Amino acid sequence: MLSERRLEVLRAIVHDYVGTEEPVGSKALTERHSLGVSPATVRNDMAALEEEGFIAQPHTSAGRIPTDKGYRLFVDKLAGVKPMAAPERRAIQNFLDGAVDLDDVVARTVRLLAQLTRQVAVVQYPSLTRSTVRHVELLSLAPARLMLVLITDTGRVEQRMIDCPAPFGETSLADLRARLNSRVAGRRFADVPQLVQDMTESFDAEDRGTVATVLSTLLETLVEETEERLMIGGTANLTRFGHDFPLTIRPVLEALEEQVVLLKLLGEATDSGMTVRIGHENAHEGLSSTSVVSVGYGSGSEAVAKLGVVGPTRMDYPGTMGAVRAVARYVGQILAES
Amino acid sequence: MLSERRLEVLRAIVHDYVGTEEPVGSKALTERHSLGVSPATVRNDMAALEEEGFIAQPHTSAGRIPTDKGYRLFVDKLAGVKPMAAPERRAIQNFLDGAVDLDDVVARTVRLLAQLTRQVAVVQYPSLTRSTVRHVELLSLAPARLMLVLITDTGRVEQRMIDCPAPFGETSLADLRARLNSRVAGRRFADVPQLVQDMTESFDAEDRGTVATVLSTLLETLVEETEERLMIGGTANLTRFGHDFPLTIRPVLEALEEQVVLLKLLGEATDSGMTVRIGHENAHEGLSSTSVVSVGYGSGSEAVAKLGVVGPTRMDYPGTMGAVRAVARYVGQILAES
DNA sequence: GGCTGGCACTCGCCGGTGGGGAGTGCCAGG
DNA sequence: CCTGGCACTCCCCACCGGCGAGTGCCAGCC
Repeated sequence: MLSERRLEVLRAIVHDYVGTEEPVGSKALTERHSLGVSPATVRNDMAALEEEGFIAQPHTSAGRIPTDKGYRLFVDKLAGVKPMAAPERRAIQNFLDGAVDLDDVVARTVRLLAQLTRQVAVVQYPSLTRSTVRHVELLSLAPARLMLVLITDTGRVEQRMIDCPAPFGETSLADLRARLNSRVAGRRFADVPQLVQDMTESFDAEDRGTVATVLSTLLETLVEETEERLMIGGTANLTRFGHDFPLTIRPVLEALEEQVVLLKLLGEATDSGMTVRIGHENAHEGLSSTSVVSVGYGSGSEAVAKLGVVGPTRMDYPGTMGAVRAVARYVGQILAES
Repeated sequence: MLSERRLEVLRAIVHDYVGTEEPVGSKALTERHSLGVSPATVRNDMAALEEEGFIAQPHTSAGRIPTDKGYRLFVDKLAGVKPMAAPERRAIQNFLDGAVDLDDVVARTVRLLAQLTRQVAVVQYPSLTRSTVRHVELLSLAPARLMLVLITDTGRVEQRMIDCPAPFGETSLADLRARLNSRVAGRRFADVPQLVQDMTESFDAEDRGTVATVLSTLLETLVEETEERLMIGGTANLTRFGHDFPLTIRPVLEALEEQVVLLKLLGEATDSGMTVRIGHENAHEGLSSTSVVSVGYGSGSEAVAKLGVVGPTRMDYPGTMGAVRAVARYVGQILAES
């Protein structure tokens, strides 16, 4: 087991390395932190920490840098979440309050997170399956062509074009629209499949084909792949790191462009509470030298989606976690209001 | 005036430099292109081209690279637009045909353009002001709270929350909805302000406040800033260039994050036909070593928005222009269908 | 037993140096 | 006006050696 002081040494190493981006040596450590022991003692502690795999040396006769395992210990045991200062909290609220619709909320959130953390921000749109149906609209564009519009309580709006197998009259349309809404409005999206299951039967034979098409289109919107959307921002912050980063930045940018990868990444995080994935803990190879801090957000107690940041493993964890948590909280509030 | 051969030399320099990313010398030029003259002659031509500002040397005793002015001449006089090959055109169409809604069309277009050109792609959403109103929907969320949903012929859907000054009954709502639609449906967005100008008056006194609020919200959606949206992608392609690029890539990423900058950039381009802005021709400083190739697209003959790519000035202009034009054409078709 | 100062050693970083090569400008001749 | 020849310029790169930060180990001390 690691002694109290050795943990303190690890904390100091993480702190200094995050600040300077340079391997930290025993002498510098004792100068910057009052550990109450000499460099020689710290050297022994460092040797022990290295033995256990918490820190490593880039080369012999260089200082130490934390390993993924070291950061993990730091995050789990040594670091708290640094709460945001009051003026910053006010700034967040003011900025988000100006949003005009959901796209705007998400866009502003991304900008905000990126700016606060100086890292890459990722914000998922509220999941349809975890939202409630506010309204279903059906519009006739042409005799045999409809547009389906879904509106959720979280402000999301989805639209689909529908080609009907047969012309569909205006009265039938109004009828279908009314019946659909009376069944699903105010209900959870996840429940929609059961709620509309037997709807087709109650229509005239000539309209059944169209009704069935509409219903299947409705259900298709819930398919995983199209259901989840997200927005990212702050990629310029990637350039703040590593002088060597042509090699570093590229796979990260590539991973960020793959929405599928990001969705999986966020999906892996626990549903409630904050999740921190460090370096190789991320399944995706391009992200093996980055950490992902994510948390769910929602209008009520339940999370409707997630947001987070992607940054170098060498990041300010307490500060980042504080910012992510604070932003998630305010976004939740904004959504509840709208 | 530049002789025919000197133009040919410039073309060869651009061609080789784009391919190799290295300054090109007289000897290498004569070896790779059959100019029919000796290196010494080419040297004279190069000196003349340099005198006129079309090419430059990074250092004395190095090869030449084209200047912005050189690329300009190349694009205007020496290069055509390279049409896409048939299989590629089919691939474009197939890929775009799978889109399920406007967001999807735009997202797919961005991916496609980025992949085809191996550069950063920018796609603007169809402008509201240049679209036609398909439908206006008003939903009651609470006694004094409405949701306004606008649907355009280009598939764009905008929503706004409205807090009414007074409760608004269901019959009044249906009335307003019907009257609004009969006035604006099928009309151009740009004309909406006049079309609804005097609508308030025809309502009962108690409802006028709410009607006015609804109308002003409707008009606000047409304000420039929120009216235009865009999506970018392919930023990972930036890493393909310049070994020196921590300095190069950063301002570009920063510029790309500023939607305002990009919108202005696209806005400056001519409305019809393809626009190429080379290096310093771009007003924004961060983009002074990039070129922007953009073109309008639309469902009919008129452009409803623009799309394009951002890449290093040292890019394959004919190929890029071909890809941009082809994609714009197909996107227009897709929009016309929906 | 744990902490400390001392010491020899390692190794990356940095600035200086020198040869090689690609490219140039100029000139005289065809 | 084109061409071959020639002297010159500089960038690139590989090599080298000193410096310094940092380490591991050891003997001594509390």
